[in-house]
Amino acid sequence: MSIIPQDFYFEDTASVAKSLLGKTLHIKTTGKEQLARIVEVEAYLGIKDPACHTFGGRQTPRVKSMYLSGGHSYVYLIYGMYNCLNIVTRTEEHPEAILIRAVEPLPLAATFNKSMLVSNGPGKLCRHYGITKEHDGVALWRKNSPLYLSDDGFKVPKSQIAAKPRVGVDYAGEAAQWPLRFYIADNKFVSKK
DNA sequence: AGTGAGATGGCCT
DNA sequence: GGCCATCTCACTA
Repeated sequence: MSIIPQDFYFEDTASVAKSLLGKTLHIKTTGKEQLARIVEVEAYLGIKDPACHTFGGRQTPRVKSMYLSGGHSYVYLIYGMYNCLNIVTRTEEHPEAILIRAVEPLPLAATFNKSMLVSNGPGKLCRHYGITKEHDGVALWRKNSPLYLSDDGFKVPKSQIAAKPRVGVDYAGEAAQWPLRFYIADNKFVSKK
């Protein structure tokens, strides 16, 4: 179980997104530390991506964290009631990020039942783990942060990584078709569609 | 199974 | 004022 260093997040965003699959998220928002494996993500490619909050270089209060260096969190409120957790990538000049769409709670139970589906969606996982704007702009490579990531050696074969269009970005024109949603094929905790 | 609408509020034009 | 990187429940059949 090794913590993921900040420079992991400096590479190109789609590559980092794929590499994040299988990594472990540590959540200490509610006192006790909880673990979850990342199983679904989406890449948002900054200034040139019409689906991204920083499209065209927008610099608004909400997206301030996206202009931090890679490895920080970006948490925002959507639809007035759900928070979404992102991981910022690259540098201050490239405000790009990766949305965490679904995680698998750890340790994995021996038998599966549907009541375990508390984190199969970006809003659901934040609600379940108590992730809010309070956790916006956090350093995800530091063990004393309320959120951080580690690698426990879990491997996801390339052949098991699905790449599909992103969810809920139909307004983005052609970019809505870009295959920037990545997930572990056949994983039970991936969000619907 | 599949569709549709409501909740609910910050953010942006 | 309109739009959301969503989720859930009610309704149809």
